[in-house]
Amino acid sequence: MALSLSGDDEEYDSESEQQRAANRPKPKMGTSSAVKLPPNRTTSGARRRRTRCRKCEACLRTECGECHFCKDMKKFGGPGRMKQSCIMRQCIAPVLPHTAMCVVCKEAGKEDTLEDDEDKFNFMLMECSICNEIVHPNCLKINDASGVVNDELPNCWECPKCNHAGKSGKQKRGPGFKYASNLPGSLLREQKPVKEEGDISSAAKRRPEREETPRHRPEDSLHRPPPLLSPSGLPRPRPEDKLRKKRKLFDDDEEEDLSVRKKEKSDDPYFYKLPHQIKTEDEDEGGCEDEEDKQGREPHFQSAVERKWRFGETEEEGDEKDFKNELLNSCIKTPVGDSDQSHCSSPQAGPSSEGGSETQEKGPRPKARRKRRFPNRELSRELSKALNQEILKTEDCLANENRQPLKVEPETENEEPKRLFRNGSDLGDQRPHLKTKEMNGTPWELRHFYPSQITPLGFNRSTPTNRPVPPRSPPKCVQMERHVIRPPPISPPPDRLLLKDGKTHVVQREVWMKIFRYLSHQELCVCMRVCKTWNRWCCDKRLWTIIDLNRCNSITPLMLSGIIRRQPVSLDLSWTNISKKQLSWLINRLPGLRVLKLAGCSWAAVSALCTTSCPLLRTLDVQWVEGLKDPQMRDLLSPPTDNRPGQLDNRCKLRNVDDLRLAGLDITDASLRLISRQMPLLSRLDLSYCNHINDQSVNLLTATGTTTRDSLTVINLSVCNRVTDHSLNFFKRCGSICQIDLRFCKQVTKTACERFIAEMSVSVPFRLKEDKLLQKTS
DNA sequence: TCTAACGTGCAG
DNA sequence: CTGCACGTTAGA
Repeated sequence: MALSLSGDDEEYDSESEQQRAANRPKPKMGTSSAVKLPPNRTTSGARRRRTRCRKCEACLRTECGECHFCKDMKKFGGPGRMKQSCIMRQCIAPVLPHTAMCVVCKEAGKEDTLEDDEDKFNFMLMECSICNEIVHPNCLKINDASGVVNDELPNCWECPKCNHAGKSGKQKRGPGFKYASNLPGSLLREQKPVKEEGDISSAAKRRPEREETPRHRPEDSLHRPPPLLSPSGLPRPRPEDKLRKKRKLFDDDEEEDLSVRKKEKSDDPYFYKLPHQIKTEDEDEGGCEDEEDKQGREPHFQSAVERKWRFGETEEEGDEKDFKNELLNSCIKTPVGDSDQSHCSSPQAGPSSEGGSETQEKGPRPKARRKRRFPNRELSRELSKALNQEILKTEDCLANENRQPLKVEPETENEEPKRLFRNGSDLGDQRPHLKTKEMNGTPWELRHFYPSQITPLGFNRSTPTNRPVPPRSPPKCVQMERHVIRPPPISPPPDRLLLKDGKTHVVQREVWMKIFRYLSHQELCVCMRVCKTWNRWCCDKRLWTIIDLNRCNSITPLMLSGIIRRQPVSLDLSWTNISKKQLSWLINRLPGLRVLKLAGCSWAAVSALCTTSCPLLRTLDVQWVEGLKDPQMRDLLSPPTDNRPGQLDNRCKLRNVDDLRLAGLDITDASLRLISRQMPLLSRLDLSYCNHINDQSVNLLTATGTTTRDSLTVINLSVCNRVTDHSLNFFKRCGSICQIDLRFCKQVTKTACERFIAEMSVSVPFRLKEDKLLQKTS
């Protein structure tokens, strides 16, 4: 109906052509006009460029000076051609410019002047991601249609007109939503719209945008990797294959308790645009779960591991499946929505969008109203069904974390028994390259029995008692899922819970926080479902300083977002199938990360460290990384290769690492030489199971002039069979050495250790803590 | 007027 | 599909 996009585009194009002709005689790239704004851009159809919110964490950051875009900037010595903001500074909630105004009344957003959330919504400017019109919802005349609010982007929706007309947005996340989509390695890259079958006739089968990406087309299944196999060899269901839904990624986060939100007097702009009456995209009913349950699909996996936290994105669910209510009923009273309702488990008012919600009904003009929006209801039913199955399993999984099943899952679904490494066939299925391959001379079959079972080796290593077989990477469609980070609320979390009667709870947030500290991560996830306020409180990064996804078989985009939201200081992704893109995306968004564990990942993934910057990283665990050898170490440790003038920072990207874990790698002196040069702060070094390490290596590390000589305090050379007694002599040169682990070094004798102790006793008293494990006594 | 950088098209 | 280039916009 309304505005023809294509028409506008053509106009813009022609105009820009003219401009280019005038302004740029040599269209080097043939770049057509980058911005397509007609002169009368306040009228409908005009695309409004968005601008920084200036409030989000990213906006408040300073330029890293190290990313791709910083390096391009003139101020960092680059040519300045790319004109992009620093990766670390890419706004997560780009806003409409100040000059934006309503096409109808020509006025700016007026939400600031209003108290009531609903009023706020009605008087805030909303930009349609389809027709680009910016209006006050209140100014719209259409009452019989609903707008679909895009809660991933401030002031963005699919306006009632477009929505009513069944249009689908050409932009998935609405205008202005960049989110580093042009970053190398970004997970957020915009998908080009599918070749427009865009006419209305296709509306029947039209799914919301995100499932329209080509990878979701049926034929894609032909090209997809085979489904993950359960140990029984049966393909496990891949809900993500079926559930390509336009997800509202953080529906939980923001909308879990809309009614509470409504009562909360909040200055959170995201509150305003999510009033109960807004129709949200119900597809997300599955959106989160389908990701989430992937992580939960292998409850048995965890049993093999002492897991601090099963990354149960339960808070991301934002639904009110009956079973979840069961789960929560003990502590809150939650009206139960229909089974595929997607939002709000509100302890007080229940799904605000549900028919019974008083808040919903009171709006005389719910311009934007929750409404089921399944273009294909048949399909959606199927999806819901499948989804529920998966969700049930997720719950089960979450429960299993504490070994306390919440619910018995009568699924006949293939179970996911522990993938014991010794099961060669499984291994073969999962990682053919490991089946026959040996690394570092140690057969994998032996390696995974390594450390703690054979020996109490190593410091702090994640020990694969059974080398878990990291599952195959999720299908590309999962990894590349457009997945955005919901803009974190700009306002600080509320200090107190709002009660039903409008009063506030007596206990302040900080007191709650003290209580939350006693909870496990899983319990926190449960708490996050209680209400909006708890959701925010429980997401406090103080509660999530350590995130452990060790052996989590599938790292999903949702999990990545969850990680970002929590901004952990320590992140363990060991033995996961994280991809390079995911890792790079992640690292770029975790500027405060200090501990990164990638043991057992593939080099393909770990190589993300070569191109990302993690300046605060102190601990890097890359033990048993497949394919990590000398050349790769060189890539990892080398300074950025960009040697253009002005590119001053030629320091190692990992220069601040003081704890480096390289167990089980096929590295030689070449790597050690680099390490001793590039890591001046290196204090703890794990080289156990490195069969190429020998006395000469130790000599290198402790040679005069190297920083490691003085910085090393703990070194692990256990099971390094080429290391001999002679190495002990080299260690005498180390000024700070406190622990030398030579256990299971065949060529190291106890006599030599005792001699070392005797000789050192004059200056530094050592003792044999265990056989060939030397430790400073004081 | 200047700087930052958004959004888009195109080459590879 | 990805990364680059750049016109143009937004804000200071």
